[in-house]
Amino acid sequence: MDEQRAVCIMGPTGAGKTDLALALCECGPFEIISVDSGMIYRGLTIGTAKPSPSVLARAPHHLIDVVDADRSYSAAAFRADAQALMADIAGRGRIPLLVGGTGLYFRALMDGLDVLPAADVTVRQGLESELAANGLGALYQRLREGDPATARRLHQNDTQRILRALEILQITGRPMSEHLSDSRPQVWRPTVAMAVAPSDRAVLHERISRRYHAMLDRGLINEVRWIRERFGDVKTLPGLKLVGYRNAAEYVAGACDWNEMIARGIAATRQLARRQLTWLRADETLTWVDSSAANHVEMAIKRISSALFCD
RNA sequence: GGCCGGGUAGCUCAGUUGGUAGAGCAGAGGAUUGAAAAUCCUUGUGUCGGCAGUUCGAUUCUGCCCCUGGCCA
Repeated sequence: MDEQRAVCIMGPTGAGKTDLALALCECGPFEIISVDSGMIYRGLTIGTAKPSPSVLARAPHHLIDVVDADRSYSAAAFRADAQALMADIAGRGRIPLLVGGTGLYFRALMDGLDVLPAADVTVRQGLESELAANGLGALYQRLREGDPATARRLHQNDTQRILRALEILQITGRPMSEHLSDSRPQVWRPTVAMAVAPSDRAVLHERISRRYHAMLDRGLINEVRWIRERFGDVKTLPGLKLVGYRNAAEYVAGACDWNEMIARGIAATRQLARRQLTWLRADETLTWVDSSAANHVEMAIKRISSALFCD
């Protein structure tokens, strides 16, 4: 069915996904759905390497600039939004092209999510203050008592997941592990799932470094200042956690000097790219494209169109 | 040119009262269920600047040389 036609292009930051996606849009009725946890946010533009207005005008883009930078988004929200968009796009006789580097979002879409409660600000604040008062050890101990299976699965230092598991326990009164065992996520596969990255890591590192300097030239620091003015203490913002902004915010606050900021910013981006590649390697069904090869765009387009139109 | 420091992992440095060495950062690999660009786990052999001497044994002590920082000329 037409409705099920879709293409995914995944890759680490700096791999060249955007170029490939735009070239593909010249060849067929595609609409791009961004799979990027940073580009979701309004106001985070330079640091997320968001496409320029002229690029956005060349092809339909979705899920860019959909929530304010002081609100939080989620994998579940992405899944729901992306599914609705895919149905809509397919309904208009066009083909969804999912492009991005957020592994969790791709997984949420393809492997599905169990039925779990959404995050709850009040519950989370309670857990946060308990964390500050008693330390993580106490919270982990509580998880061992209330949800031993999940406690065994999680590392005792993994603050974020321990808090989430306790949150689920508190909201529903049942352990996360039980919720997982009594729901079965719905699996979905796109027509083509492609991974794009340079085969040579040094090439990726070089691109990351160039991109970071380009962000500085385009006014990353001013963007951080603007975000601070608009939202106050950036520490509480989801956006502050983003790689390009963290180090820049430290610099703006006077916590490090210019060169340190650059070194840390680039290193943090390389680490991000490495983690993104880990998601991709874990999926054995992906078709890999080496974006350091000169003709990789044509090759990729050929493969995608033959899978899409010649079946 | 003289005096005093330094030269140890990709970087910044610690250390061995003589038995061939270890932290942080970087790098690499992995996990990933409503914050994910987050959160977390694993991972350290390097002519210890070079050459010679003393010694059973030198990265450690001695001498010379090379490089480098500071001060004095």
